[in-house]
Amino acid sequence: MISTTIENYIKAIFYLGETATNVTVSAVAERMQNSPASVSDMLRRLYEKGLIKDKNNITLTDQGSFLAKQIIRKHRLWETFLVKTLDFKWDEVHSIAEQLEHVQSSLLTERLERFLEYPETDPHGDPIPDKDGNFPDLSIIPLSESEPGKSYIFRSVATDAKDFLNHLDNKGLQLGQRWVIIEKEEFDGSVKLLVDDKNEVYLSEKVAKNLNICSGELD
Amino acid sequence: MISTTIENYIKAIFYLGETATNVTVSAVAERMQNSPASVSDMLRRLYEKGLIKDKNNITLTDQGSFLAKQIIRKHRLWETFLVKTLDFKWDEVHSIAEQLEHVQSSLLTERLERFLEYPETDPHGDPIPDKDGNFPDLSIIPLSESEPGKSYIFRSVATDAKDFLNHLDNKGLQLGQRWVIIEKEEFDGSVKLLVDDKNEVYLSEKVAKNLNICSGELD
DNA sequence: ATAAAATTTTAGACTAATCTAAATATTAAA
DNA sequence: TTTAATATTTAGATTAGTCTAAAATTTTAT
Repeated sequence: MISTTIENYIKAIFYLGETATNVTVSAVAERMQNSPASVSDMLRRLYEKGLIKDKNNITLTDQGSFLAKQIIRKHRLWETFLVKTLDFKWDEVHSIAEQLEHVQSSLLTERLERFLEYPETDPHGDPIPDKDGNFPDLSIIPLSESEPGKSYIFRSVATDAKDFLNHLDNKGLQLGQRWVIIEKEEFDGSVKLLVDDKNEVYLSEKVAKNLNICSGELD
Repeated sequence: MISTTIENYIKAIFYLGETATNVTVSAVAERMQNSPASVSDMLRRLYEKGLIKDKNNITLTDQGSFLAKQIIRKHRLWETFLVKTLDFKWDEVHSIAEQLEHVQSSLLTERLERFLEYPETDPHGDPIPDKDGNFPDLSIIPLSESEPGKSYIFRSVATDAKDFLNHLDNKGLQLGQRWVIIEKEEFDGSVKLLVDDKNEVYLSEKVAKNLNICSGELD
């Protein structure tokens, strides 16, 4: 009934809705790599299917939002499987999970979740919604809002872009590490960290804004 | 480049080619649950893509055959995963594997195969081709060609039909069992077995033709 | 060997998803 | 507040995959 194409639109609208106050046709077009004309046309169909509330204010209905969360749930569970079970690296899994997220079988999703022992986050540290669409509360903040002298755990990244993840790998940064903030530069927002009590790492504000942390020591 | 639809046609032609001497438009239509008109049209496209040799004699090219074996390989590896790792029953996995078989990533397939420890057969006992498309040699025969008094191992089923598998479950028949042929009835081809030295089971010729065995004791 | 039956192909139409180009509407600036 | 720039929608086409109905071909049987 609902095509892979529609699922991808719903996912894009959900993600855009998380950050932007109002989602626009051109933002969806940009994200989907489609023309605005195609998006405009598709929004009509999404509206007819009861997946968005309104044509002018692009907001998901409860049904649309639930669907989005199911797709995100599947994506993040498959990413976890690929990294934990099949030994993929965290920057290799995105495009495979984009395919696996469309496989339809709620039993499969539940069995996979059980096999992975009900993970709260995926390999990027992003929270995995449960089967009712509820996200676990991780209370994370961007590194750019950290306080000097305090200790944090590196929890997630705000973007999946391959070269960004690669940059982190090169700096030796990995999820779950303990980071102590050595200093923050006021005028350019750059941050200096002590990673796992060993290495000092210097990060620009641009990078710091895309790294999410939560306060506290390691588990 | 090659759609899921085309992959399904290629798979259907491969399977039909295994049993029938010449594959017909109507046989493909029957198997795909499409009209003969659609099939005829599609065959033109398959020919243009170099996947079948000829329009009149429906035979896969080397490229088409390799593609078919890759899809079958993925299908059978995923079925094995679903049963062995996620505890599905062997009659529940077919429709999920039909989706998973279209996921494109040779690295994924190889990692999955490694995780499953290079299985030779899927949960139905069907051989899994390696990454070059070579099937392992299992030297199996249909039960209908067995000899009275001899001992065999139940290796595979010739069809995935849900009600057929269910019928087998009801009779207590499972892959890997040791079957001793008690007697074969000449006039109707029916067979009486001793299963695992415990139960006597009576099977019609229709069923016996769809059960594959290989000679020998259990491993 | 010809008629009847079955099979296959062609013709024309439909849907989903896309495009470009043009028209329309909205937002921002002078 | 009227113009200019930007954003969105509509119109008309295209492609892949499907359909039904009709035409053409091939096979089978008398």
